[in-house]
Amino acid sequence: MATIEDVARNAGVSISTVSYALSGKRSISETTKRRVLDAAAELGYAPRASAKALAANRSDIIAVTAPLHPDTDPTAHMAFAMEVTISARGRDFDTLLLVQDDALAGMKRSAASALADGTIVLDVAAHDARAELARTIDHPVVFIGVPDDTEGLACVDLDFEFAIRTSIDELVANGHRHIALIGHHPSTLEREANYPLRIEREFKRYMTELGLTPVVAHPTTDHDATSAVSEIFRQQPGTTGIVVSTANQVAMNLTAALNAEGLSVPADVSVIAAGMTPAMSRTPLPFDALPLDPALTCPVAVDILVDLIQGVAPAQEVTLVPPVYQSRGTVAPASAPTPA
Amino acid sequence: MATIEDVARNAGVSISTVSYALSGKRSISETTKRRVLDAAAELGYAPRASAKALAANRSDIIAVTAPLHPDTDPTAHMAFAMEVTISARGRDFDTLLLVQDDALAGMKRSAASALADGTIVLDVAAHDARAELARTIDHPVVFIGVPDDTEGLACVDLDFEFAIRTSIDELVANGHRHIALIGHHPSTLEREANYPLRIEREFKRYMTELGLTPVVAHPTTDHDATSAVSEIFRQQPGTTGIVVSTANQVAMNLTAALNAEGLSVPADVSVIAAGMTPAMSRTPLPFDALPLDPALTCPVAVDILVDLIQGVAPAQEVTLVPPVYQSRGTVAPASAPTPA
DNA sequence: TTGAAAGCGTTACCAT
DNA sequence: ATGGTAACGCTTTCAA
Repeated sequence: MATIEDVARNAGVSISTVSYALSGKRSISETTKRRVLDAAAELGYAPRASAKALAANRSDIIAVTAPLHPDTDPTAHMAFAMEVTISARGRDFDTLLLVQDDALAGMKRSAASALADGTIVLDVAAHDARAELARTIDHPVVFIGVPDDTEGLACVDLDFEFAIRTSIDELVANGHRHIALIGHHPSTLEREANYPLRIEREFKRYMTELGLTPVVAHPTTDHDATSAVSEIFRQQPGTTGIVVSTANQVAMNLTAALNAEGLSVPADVSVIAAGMTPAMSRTPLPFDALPLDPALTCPVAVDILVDLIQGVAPAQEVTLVPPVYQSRGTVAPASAPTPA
Repeated sequence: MATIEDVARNAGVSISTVSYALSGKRSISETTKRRVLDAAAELGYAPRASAKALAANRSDIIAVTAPLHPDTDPTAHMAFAMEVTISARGRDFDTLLLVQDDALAGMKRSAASALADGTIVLDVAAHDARAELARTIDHPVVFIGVPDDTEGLACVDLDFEFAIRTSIDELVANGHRHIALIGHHPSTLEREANYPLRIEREFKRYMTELGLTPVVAHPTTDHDATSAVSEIFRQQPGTTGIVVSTANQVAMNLTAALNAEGLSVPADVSVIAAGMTPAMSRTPLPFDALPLDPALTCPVAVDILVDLIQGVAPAQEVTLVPPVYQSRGTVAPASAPTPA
């Protein structure tokens, strides 16, 4: 392997000239620059990462921690890991993957040994041990997801409130006034970060603000929408609009559950999915959606992390990214004006 | 950050003693060892990864390249990346993720800069640029999947031939003699590594060896089993056993396609999935299966790579890992003895 | 059983 | 605009 010394000798210049010619950190005359670049190319020179990291005190690596416990959908988290990796490369960083039980220990380890310059935290839980850790170590960390206590943390998440409001607005604009929300299965609320709560809260608040009745139903299992659908129509028989923000499995059979009630989408009921994570697979949710797209949040998180690494403090603790409306034809005008 | 010098001073020993006490690479008296360990613990000392890597000429990082082009299922490849990461940690290596177009360039880069000590290649294509690259660089590489030309390469894959034979054996043991294979969509054969070919070849060979007629059908789309099913019964009306090894989407609606023909599983037809990759999601294929489980191949690949990194004599070119039979009740005895 | 010191290959400071 | 060189923090050889 060629070293910088080989390049220097070959180009007839000093080592520091080579370093500067390649990094561009100080001006070098065109002629010597050419000589250096040619010599480097000829020798197939690439700076040794470890030497560079030691001298510069920077590894140009960011760590990504994803616990991947049994009850979360690994495909979703890996989609984020992928997207972080792609964004990181755009900023000239490589990505170290820390999974499973190594998510916490690995974060400690990679920070303590300066293996990584910073860490992106995925699959954030309400009370996340990595939040505590992030506060105690001198190491930039950005959370994708918002834990209960964000004190001193940098977090990026979808603007779920915006997603909810936009969903309602869209339904209202189409003449719907009897609108219901299918939320998460109750057990999700305990472990997961606080977004399910934020969603329900905003749904109730905004519906009320609009003078509409907020109907909320929760599925009784984590894979079936039937119970939530009947609950909705028990509470509000004339429902014509549904905002769904729940487990993917539940949403996937929502259309079937509605059909079973003799209702079709969108002729009888309009449906919008808000703040749901599209699986990585090529079968996205079959609804109009304001999805939590990793391609939206990850670049933002990486940008903030890189700023942090470079000593730039983030503007705020929590950065919310607005979702983009995706139309798939499941919203139609309300057929008849429904009395309030 | 505490350095080795701090620990040495604190323990009242030399730097080299600290290094050896922590690495165990030479015998240290119990008492000094204790002093060193205590001092290290007290200072929260962790060796700086870059310094260690520079001095030892080893980063303890392995790279994982997964191209993730549009026509492959990313969930599957990310499942492998995860499993590689877990296996690597078991051998005290961290994992660098290289995705998308960076899969080839990144492999070059991480090898040239000694960022990683070795590379695991995922999603191997028949003619894979990374195979050429692996031969030209002085850097250990292990492929998970088998490209056309394995000359000088180390590859790990499922023993698809074994999977096929075992599937047939299982069906035959249950009295089935009219057995068909649903293979991959023709277009898959071009891009993908050679396993679809190996599967069909072995199916034909082994069926013939057993004196049975090998019936093979290919789906005409990459998401529907209907065409393959009708093709099978056109060729062999009395088919009672199906070995399926095709795109997951196709397999997922195989039961429905059979039902549409008035056939139920396993009453009328027994089904075994051979060499298919279960998605990471919690909805596995609903068939008896001999799956390509990442948890089977990845540890083997990592072991080989680590051996290669440590200079152990290179392994055989292709290592085949036998799948494990998973019963899900889709194989039943043939109801009536079917004449050959 | 332990210590001293020579690298490892960069970066970046101090000169010129 | 360029060069010399200390420093980064470790591993490992050579000595004792």
